[in-house]
Amino acid sequence: MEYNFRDIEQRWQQYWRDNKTYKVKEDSSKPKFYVLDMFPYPSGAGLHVGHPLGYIASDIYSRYKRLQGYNVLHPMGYDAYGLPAEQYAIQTGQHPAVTTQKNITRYREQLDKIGFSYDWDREIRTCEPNYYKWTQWAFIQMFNSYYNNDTQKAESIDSLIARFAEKGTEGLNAACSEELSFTAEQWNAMSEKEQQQTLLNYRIAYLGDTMVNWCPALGTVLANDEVSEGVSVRGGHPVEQRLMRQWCLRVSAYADRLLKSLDTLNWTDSLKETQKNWIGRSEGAEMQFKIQNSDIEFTIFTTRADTVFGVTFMVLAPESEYVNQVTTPEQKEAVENYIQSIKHKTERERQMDKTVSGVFTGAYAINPLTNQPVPVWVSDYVLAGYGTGAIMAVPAHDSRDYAFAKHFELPIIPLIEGCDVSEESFDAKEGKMINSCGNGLDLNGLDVKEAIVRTKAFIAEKGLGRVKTNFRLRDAIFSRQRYWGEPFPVYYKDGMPYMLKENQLPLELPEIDSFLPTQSGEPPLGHAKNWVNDEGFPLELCTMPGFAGSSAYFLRYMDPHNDEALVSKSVNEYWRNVDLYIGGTEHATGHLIYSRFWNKFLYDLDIICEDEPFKKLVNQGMIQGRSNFVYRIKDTNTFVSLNLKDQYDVTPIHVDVNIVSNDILDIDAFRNWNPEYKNAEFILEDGRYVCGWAVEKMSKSMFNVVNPDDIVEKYGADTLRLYEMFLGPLEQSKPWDTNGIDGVHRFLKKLWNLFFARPEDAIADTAPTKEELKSIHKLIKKISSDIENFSFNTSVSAFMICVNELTALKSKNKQVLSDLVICLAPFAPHISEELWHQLGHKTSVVDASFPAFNEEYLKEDVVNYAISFNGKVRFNIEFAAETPKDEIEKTALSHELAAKWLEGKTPKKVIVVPNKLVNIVL
RNA sequence: GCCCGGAUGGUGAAAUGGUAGACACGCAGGACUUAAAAUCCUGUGGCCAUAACGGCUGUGUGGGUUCAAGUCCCACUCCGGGUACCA
Repeated sequence: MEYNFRDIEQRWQQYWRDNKTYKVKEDSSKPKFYVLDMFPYPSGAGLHVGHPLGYIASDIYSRYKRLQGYNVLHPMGYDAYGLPAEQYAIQTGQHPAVTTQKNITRYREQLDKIGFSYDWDREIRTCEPNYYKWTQWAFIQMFNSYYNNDTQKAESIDSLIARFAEKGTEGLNAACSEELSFTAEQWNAMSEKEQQQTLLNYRIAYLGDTMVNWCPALGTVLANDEVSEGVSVRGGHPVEQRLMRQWCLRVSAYADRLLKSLDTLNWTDSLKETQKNWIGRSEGAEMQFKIQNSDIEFTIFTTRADTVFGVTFMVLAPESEYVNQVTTPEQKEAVENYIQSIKHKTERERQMDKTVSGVFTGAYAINPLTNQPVPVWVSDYVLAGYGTGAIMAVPAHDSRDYAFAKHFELPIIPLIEGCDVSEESFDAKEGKMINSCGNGLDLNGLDVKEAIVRTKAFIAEKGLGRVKTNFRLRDAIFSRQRYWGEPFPVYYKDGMPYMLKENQLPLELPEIDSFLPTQSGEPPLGHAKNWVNDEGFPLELCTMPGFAGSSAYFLRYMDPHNDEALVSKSVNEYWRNVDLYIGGTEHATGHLIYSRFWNKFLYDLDIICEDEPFKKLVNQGMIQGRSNFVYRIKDTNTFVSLNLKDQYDVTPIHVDVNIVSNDILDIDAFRNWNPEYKNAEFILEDGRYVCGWAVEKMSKSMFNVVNPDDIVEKYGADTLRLYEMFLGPLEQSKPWDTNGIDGVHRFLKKLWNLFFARPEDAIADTAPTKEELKSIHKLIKKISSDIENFSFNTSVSAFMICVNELTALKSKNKQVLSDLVICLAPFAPHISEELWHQLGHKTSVVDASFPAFNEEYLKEDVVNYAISFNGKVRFNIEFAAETPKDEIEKTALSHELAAKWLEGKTPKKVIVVPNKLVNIVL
């Protein structure tokens, strides 16, 4: 009997569909387990072999958990809104909804072939009204909430309004865009519009002025990615920094909680570190500096309050509102020229650029501790978005300030005893303070850390500033000047935003006839007819960004068809949150911050019962492409094999990896691949054409995209699944290379032969032998620990070893083979299901129980010890298990081979590591 | 620039501080076959040596800790990801 994977896989996939094998319902009699994949954006290129890597891993885990008796939720859906579909629409006129639907259909076909255990009845698509209704709904909740710093949670904006009416801002401790101060009388005297404007300062979803990359020619805002050296990547049009009123989410209000609860998560340390750095908590102080001969005062933030005596200049970000206020008439032109010169640079380009640049404003600020004037400069190394957009510069103890001071020949005053600042700054927070006395504060002789504490206390006491904790984390800009995204449930009255009523949701995305911005530079929705609410007020023209739909999708899978709520309370209390989340590290700071924020917000409103969405998170590595090359001799149609190419003047040309096998070119396929090569000639080596190769990004243009369908077609889904795991550790990035796939496929054939070779021996339902038990229990132990450690590559090796051993033992034992099949079922479900039934079992292997491991079967009678001299292994000795240490030492030293290495010396030391080795130190 | 990873044979890789290269691919030789495919067996890090035993060396580079380092520490090189509007 042959291993016919096509027949087996189709048959069992049909069986699973017919029997709804993977359908899940809430079941309080079983413990729950929620395994989630980061859902894909359905791109036009289709699924490539990189996508299933994480999906296979999570599928193995889900199936394993089910074998252990858990009720496993394992859903899949599509992140269906996005820029590529819109770009494609602009180019081809095809509606994004049409191409998206087409791509989803293709993705689904591809996913189905791999044999995943998804409950497809729970599928979601972010672009469907019944899904994005809840994205819009959540946005309305955010608009109607503010963040109370005293209770550390989001609360109703109505309670804030009531508070304002009663006592104004007195005693208010709320997250806000700027600190405001007004009385109840002032509040009550405000017009509706003024009140609404004031409330935006507190709402969690608010309209704010933010800096964006504006491209006037394209009439749109661009991502940093889409801008290079001041011009748009697409079209090469100039791009400038521009202030724009956009929807924002007050993510920064949650900064402290996002940071603190990282400790409760089972994520890798590096990922937590990345999030910590992204949130960027720093404790410091805000201080006011007065401008000399003026009423103007500006605020700076510093973490080094101890260095105020070393301030020799101040620096403002080019976008700082203080720039215009403080610049003197004489310097106005220079400052404007400078700002103009850096206006085209993106934030990232600015940070990467090491060259020092800046301009003097003509103004001087008074150092509040020395009363000395220091010049105020403008430079792009200070970012408007962080802190207050203004800094006090202490060149002696900050490397960026130091570079600036050296460049512009500004003074450098050392403040720490013994530090040498002639070549570089002394940034470390250690040492004894010097040169630091004045205005009633004396830091001299104090340790840096003490000095920081002392200074903070001093400035707070004297009213020079206040102690402040700053975060690098910024509020999320939530508007996109695009079409293919969720419409905002917002209309404008008298220039102020108002929310639609919940019963008016979903606000569906309207049809438009052009996906480009309007003539007047409005977003594409400006083309929509009757884009007004039922009272005739205009609706918002922007749409929501990609992360809107992906921030709470894990909740919707719990209760995907609920029309009354995002998720019902009881269902949410059963599934709670995601136990295992698998996806790429590229989401470390975007998606994983936004969805944690979104989740915490919903938790504050008591809509869900867990404040963190993803308990455990595993990052799968990226699968890169492995490109193949042929070498054409210049100006000919002759191609020379890899190892002969150096004898000619050749041009390497990318060749489709699908017509290359183990780096050997299929010459006929190559001739048919492109008419240009129809009459190609070849210079072969050993009768074959060997291709060159390189690791590159997997993309159409490199001809290195491998579709999982092709692998399934050729080897079957089980081989694909095993091979993707066999490639290497899940978390590691690696190039896709089919060179090893035959080995995995051969393994499945060997397994098959274990059952069907030697037909004269029937499957025996008898007691297994000692050797059989040892082999299978070694496997059971290895597989369970591997799955729990996400070490799936070593599992595949373990299966190979076990099957090799059982083949050598000629085992046909029913009990042993049944255990083997259950272990393999999470990895290769189709062949396992087939063999399971061949063993005479009547129900699906999916519903079996994972075999229990018994240590007894693994006990060894003899142990092989390595005998080493000065750490180098010289020979081996076998000892009976449990041989005492001193006897091992004695035997090793008196062994006939030992004399050669002892050279007559007496060992200084002998180390015996039980069950491992002996090291004799000479 | 900044933050987070990674580097081990011809290739993918394995290795709680304890015999580096398990398991595979590829390659070489052999068996079966009219032949090929498939399958099976043997060998396979490098260098030296050999009739045979064997010896030296080796985990990106340079240092260090340790009886013992691929693994821990310090400094570097190269590669990948992120860097807030790609998803």
